[in-house]
Amino acid sequence: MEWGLVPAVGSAANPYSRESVVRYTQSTEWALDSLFFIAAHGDRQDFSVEEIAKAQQVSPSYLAKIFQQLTKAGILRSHRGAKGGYSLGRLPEQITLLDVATVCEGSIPLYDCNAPAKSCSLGAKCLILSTFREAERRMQETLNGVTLQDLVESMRRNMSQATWLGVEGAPAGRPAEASAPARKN
Amino acid sequence: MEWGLVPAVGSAANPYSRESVVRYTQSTEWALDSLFFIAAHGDRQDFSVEEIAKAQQVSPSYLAKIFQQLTKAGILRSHRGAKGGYSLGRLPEQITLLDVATVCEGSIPLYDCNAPAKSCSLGAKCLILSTFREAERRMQETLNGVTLQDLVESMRRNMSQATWLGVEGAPAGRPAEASAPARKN
DNA sequence: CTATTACGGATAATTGGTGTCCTGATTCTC
DNA sequence: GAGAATCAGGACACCAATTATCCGTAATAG
Ligand code: SF4
Ligand code: SF4
Repeated sequence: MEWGLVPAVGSAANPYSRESVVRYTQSTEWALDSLFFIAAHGDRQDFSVEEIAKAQQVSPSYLAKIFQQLTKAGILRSHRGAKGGYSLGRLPEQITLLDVATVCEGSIPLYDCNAPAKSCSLGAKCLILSTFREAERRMQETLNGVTLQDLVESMRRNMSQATWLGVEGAPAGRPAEASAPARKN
Repeated sequence: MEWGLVPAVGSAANPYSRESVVRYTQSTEWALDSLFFIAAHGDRQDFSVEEIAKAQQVSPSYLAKIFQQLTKAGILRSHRGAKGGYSLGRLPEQITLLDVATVCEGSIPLYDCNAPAKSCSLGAKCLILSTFREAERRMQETLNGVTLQDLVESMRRNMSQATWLGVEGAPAGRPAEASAPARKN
């Protein structure tokens, strides 16, 4: 650690100092917390956007958009109509943080250069580009190593009683409201 | 490689698909190429913003702002007045890609949650947060492993004759325009 | 003194994430 | 079949941050 050799130019007086640019957006955060929420409820199904948005205290209309993206990507599975809603598109242990982040953020080229616009003939041999590509690779590798299942297990280990977004730190077996329908807000 | 389990939701029709959000800004690119440019010229000093902007075909006025930031961070050293300009603030082997990126992008918290606004009591125990923090750490570690000196050496190895931004692939010794003054555009 | 160059504030332009709304399609319940 | 619930998706407004420009000031070489 301690790469902080640089004085961290973040003085409020200067509009040219960025606060945090290389950064995952709110969308990813909402998506992850939502999926975590769903996964933490065991095999309950058909969560409405309304319910999940309320649990996180975020905008339902925007969260709906995110869910549509996740559905198209196969991470969520939608069920239209009355009593419909969203469920996980595959098993929690088959959904990694990188999967979710990729959907919300796009293909994530961490760094890219407008070489064509410049008189630069380095191209593929450029150490700048290859270094950033390697940095991106390691970052993705890390995110790819953690699944929704890991999140749930970690939560169960760390907080047997506390609550998270209305989810009781349920015993390993099955969460509060069991499998089937009969969802009451 | 091949984490691409996700269909990469990037259809142009959908405004909710981001193209590239987690991404270093143009500022970082300009900064790196500028510093590379300076370092590649050996111990020549006092490069004017005008000259470097012209070599990269970018806006001089904006590049000037970036240089000011780099100067405040100690990566560049400025010299006012006629025949003034910018030089490296320390040796090329003491300036890493992370140093530059940090100045241009800020402190870079890759991921953060509005926990206070939510009913989430995981806090420091959250596996989401710790995973992203680890991802960020590895990314920075990679960027911190490459210096301007590495860039120059890599370029010299890879392109003995080709040109980059007007810099001849000079022999190891000393670049085209030698040490001292007498800069003619 | 004069030309040159960096410094830094003010401000405009542009892009992209965020958020809302409305119409339509689907499916459950009665 | 009627009606309610819920997702799908397009259109659009909003806002924040990056990008870009301009101008007056300060410093320095000659
Ligand atoms: S030096 Fe590398 S990053 Fe810069 S323009 Fe050339 S290829 Fe792109
Ligand atoms: S689960 Fe983790 S990321 Fe989500 S609100 Fe709680 S602490 Fe933050």
